[in-house]
Amino acid sequence: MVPRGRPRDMEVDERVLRIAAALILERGYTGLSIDEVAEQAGVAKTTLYRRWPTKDHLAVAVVARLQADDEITDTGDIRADLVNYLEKIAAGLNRMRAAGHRQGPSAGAVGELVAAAARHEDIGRLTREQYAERNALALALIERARVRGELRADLDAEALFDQMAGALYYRVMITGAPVDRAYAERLVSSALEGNLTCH
Amino acid sequence: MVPRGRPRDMEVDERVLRIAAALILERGYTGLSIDEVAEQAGVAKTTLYRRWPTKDHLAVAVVARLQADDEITDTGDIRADLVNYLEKIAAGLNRMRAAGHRQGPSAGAVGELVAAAARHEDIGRLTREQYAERNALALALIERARVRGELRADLDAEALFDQMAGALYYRVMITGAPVDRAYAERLVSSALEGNLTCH
DNA sequence: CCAATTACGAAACTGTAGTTGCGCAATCCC
DNA sequence: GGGATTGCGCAACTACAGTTTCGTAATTGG
Repeated sequence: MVPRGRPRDMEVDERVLRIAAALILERGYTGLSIDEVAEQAGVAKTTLYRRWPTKDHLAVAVVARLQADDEITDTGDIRADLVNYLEKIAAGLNRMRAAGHRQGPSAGAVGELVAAAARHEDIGRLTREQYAERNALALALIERARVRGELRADLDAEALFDQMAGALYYRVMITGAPVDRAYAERLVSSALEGNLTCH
Repeated sequence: MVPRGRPRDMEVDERVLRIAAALILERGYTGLSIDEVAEQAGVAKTTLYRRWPTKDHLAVAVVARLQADDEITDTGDIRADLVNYLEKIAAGLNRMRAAGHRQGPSAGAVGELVAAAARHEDIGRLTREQYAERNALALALIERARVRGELRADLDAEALFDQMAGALYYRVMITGAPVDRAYAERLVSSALEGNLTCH
């Protein structure tokens, strides 16, 4: 399936994303102007809209680059593996949090991403798929720990991971509290050890 | 301190919020037009902007009405109290999720709220304060259960509540999975009972 | 009654997202 | 080479958020 017609200038994609990233980091989502990106990149607006149908799509493409690669490790110590994984997620969140706002603790680009997913069905579907993939990796990690007897046989893996990942997002987007390795350790401890009194 | 000058027409606030709510529920945030709200409400745009400085502020005011009152109960059974509280939060989230989007599972108005908090420092401060209040209530509930011996003496109350509330928001905003009473029960079970194998 | 103060409506204005039409350029298939 | 297809630049256009100006209305305090 060879593409027909004039091929796209791939250098444009790279240049535009770089310029848009600089603008978002400097002025936030609201300060990102399509006209200005086009001008600085030396291309027409139509060229931008051929690649990203809305400003949201462009912003999502930019912000997606800030997210961590989320490589998961399985050392056989579920506690350490979970802390490491959560820390990676937290690092991506902190990078996104820095973008989209100049001052103060805020959701920054994370919030814009969620809003974009809510506004555009295709972005929503895409992000849900990406998170489903990540979820599957984490659930598999938990399942392996369960099988080898490190975790309870009757655990609820989905609830367990939702709790830990959710707490990170909740703090970044809602309460504005910091997320770092120390907090990841607190989360894993609380989730694994439980909170009922010992009998 | 008697207010000077011509008093505001309070009926305008009510009428505008009602009309804006109808538009948001019908067409979503993007489909909400200040011009149209002003026209339908029979007021000038300047009258709207005197009350809500941006479209985001108006939308937040509308959506805030959808949130639950979050009354907390303390029956002495921490498990039941937490499930009830999480269910109330989930109900508010589901109401907000329905708004802001016509079809498909999506964050809806929740995402717009987070984005608005990220874009406007005053909205962000306000929502963080509201959530801090709610957090304080939940932490007090947990603390009372700890003191009466229902929960571990060395628990991390902040992590515990972040986990449960965060999981709800994570599902609504990120994965699009449903949140209901059954899920609230799974969350509380997982968080309270822990996930390590019993020794 | 009068001055200060605040609310309201109307209209024009700016900036930006997104669209459309057109002419030209680059590529593939025959 | 020639036609079909796709990318690109240019310019004009629409729609909407948000602002500004100005004239008028309603209220308080003196």
